[in-house]
Amino acid sequence: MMETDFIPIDYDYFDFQGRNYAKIIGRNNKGKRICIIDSCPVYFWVILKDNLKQKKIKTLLEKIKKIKLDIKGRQTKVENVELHDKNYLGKKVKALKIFATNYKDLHDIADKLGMPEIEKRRGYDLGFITHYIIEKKLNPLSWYKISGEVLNNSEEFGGIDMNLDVDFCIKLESATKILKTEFNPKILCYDIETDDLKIGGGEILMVSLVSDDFKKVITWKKSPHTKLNYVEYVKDEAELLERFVEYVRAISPDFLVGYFSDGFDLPYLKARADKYHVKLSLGLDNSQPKFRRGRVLTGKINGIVHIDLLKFIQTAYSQYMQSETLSLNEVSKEFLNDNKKDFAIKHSSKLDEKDWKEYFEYNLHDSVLTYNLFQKFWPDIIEFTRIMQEPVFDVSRNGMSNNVEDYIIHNLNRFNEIPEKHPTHDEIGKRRQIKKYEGAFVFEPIPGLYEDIVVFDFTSSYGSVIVTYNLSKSTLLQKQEKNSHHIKISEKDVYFSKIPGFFPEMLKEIIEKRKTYKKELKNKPDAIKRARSNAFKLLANASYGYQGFFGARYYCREAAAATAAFARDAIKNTISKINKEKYETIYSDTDSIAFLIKNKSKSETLKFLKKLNDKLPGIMELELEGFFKRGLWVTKRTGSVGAKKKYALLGEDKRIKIRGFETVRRDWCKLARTVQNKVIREVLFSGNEGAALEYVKEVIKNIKQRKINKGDLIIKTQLKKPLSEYKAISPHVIAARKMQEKEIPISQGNLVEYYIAETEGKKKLVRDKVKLPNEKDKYNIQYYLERQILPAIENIFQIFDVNIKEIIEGKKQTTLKDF
DNA sequence: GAAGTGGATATACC
DNA sequence: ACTGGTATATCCACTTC
Repeated sequence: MMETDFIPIDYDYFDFQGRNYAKIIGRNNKGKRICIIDSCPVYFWVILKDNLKQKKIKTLLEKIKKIKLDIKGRQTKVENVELHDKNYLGKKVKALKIFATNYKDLHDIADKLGMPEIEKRRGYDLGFITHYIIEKKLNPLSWYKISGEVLNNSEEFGGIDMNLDVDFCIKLESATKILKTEFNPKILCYDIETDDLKIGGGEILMVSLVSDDFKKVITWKKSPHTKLNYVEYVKDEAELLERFVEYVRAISPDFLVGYFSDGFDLPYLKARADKYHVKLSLGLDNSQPKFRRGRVLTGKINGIVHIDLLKFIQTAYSQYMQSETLSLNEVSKEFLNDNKKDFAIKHSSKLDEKDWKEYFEYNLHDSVLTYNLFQKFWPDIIEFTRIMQEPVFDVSRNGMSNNVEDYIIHNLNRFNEIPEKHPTHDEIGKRRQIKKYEGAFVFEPIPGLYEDIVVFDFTSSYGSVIVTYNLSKSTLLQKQEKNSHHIKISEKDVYFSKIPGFFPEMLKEIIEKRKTYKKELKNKPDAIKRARSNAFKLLANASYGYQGFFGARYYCREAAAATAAFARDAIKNTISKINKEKYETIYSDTDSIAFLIKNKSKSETLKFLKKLNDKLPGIMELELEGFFKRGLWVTKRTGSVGAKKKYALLGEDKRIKIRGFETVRRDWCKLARTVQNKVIREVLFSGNEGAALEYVKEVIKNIKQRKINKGDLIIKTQLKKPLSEYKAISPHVIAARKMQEKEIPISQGNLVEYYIAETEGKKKLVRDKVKLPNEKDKYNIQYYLERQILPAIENIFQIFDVNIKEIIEGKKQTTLKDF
């Protein structure tokens, strides 16, 4: 017997004598690596039809108990059946808990249960690991005091411990959660460099490895005069792969971390290893990485958690980021104030001695950046994992719909709720065909420059609507009941029960937790509290989208549509109250309202806010976003009506908030963006257009005199699909084609860069003037004046009756005909 | 072949 | 396919005369 602390990190399972066993790799408090083997009862649920007689249930129960199956060479049987009172989608039901030998057989057993007494079969599609975590409450990345029998080269479980590179293998007897939270995992970051970006398409020139006090670049590209202490030379590419495996095994990290490594580094290493018949035995059981095809690849290593940091950052942080791409370079700049080493990658055949040295440094630094980013995001990764209660391998890759669903699945037991099944492929197809429902309300602003503006917004708007009106799949009523919530969705009446459903209840907890942690964070900030607060915020925000998401177990279009409808009512109602109070609403989008304070004072306005709040139903709450000195709204390019989702505000702290304008759009050239930004700032600070106009005239002059750097004229557009799938051949498609011709790697998801050149001849289309940044040509003066600068600033000056078009044309040296 | 319009596409807001 | 709908803007593709 052995007792120790234990933190579960990586989850796997295996079958032994027909039963499932969880195989969980983790550490103890002394840093020893431990594998625990454990089993749990395996079962699913059968929901019985209403009003079945006790005797009939008994007969059915006995009948089911006798079921035996021999499938796929595996003998399995129903081991026990129990009758329970459960909840299922808002209904109290009688349900049979059907225990079986093997989790993988649950589906087949369920298929045998087509009896007329049975209404539904549920809970066989969670996956064994999820089922195990729910059953045994052995949550990922939480500390436990465990005890069990040490397996030492034991024949038990077919000698599973013999080939496992761990300090102890324990057959678990008991596990109790303990208070300890701190965990500093051993991490190893890696990055490869190749000549060809196609997976396995070229040689791996080098691989860098970075851990605590460990920095290494392994290469087989000899460069005898370069003496860098971290560079290790090996004979050839095959030996590089072997050495890589040796280092990973020697360092034996908890996490092997890369950046875009699911889609590049790991599959590349595997492909090259296959080519040379080198075993990439990275797993603690000596297994090779396994890849799963999804929308993108994922690479799994047994016992060591492979993390692709890019994926985690995408779900947990991209919505707050300033970076225009999620490239390692930009993300490092934003979060680490560091960047990739400056090195223009060339084909290895064209590298000289100095280049190689820089290449090694570059390669090493990529792993250093990944290492530092991991440290930065570790609090978020651990909090996400603890909250969703799924293995960190999955949580670090999941999108927010998955996170919402994981949270729900792992909290159902508190509501005595039987899990809903995952929609079938057909069902998903049907859901996707249903047309959109009406969403948020957006107020059409009257263009102008306004002074003294107040902004109110609803806290967790959609979340608080869902909770307040109890909107979910399980609370949706088939027909009107007295004392229910009612709303119209495209002329159809929909009703929701007032008896709290588990989904709104869970969401209520999420919103409350978010509030608590936000407060705690404010009192005494630290990374863990920030991460926790953020995780609950994201969960709350994604819950609305989840109910409208076609892939959701708890999909409910009516609930999603009702959420938007109730929110529309709430905001419109508030707007009219604001206007009735002699304020003047100038803008509103979804959950926020901007209005003029007029002759009222701030304290009066805050009192008014309190009054509004007193009247709001349920947990709905309006809060002050801020007081603003000035605000700018412009017209749309076509017509004279005010543009929605486009405005700029000057705060009392002199901070400027710009939304929707070209300034914040990455598909406009830098020149247009900076010029517009400067114009907006000048106008907001001064309250008039004078200085901005002088500045613009200067810029126009500079453009005409060709004084603008080409770098400021580059337009960047993302290639959102494979090049061959484009129906409309727009400028960025032409640019991408040009890149392909020049064998510059370009693929879906990449940003394409180009500029518009003069180009001789009568060509009319913009795409005919596209040039790549390194193609020498004169920039097209007319294009940049009329298609970049003019659209960016025209509407702003229009507010002051200044016609920029005339200013551009008035001093123009070329005529319209030339364009 | 010019003018007008709708569709395709990218990106932002909340 | 991997949370939802609302909105702006550009440029191409196509129709029409």
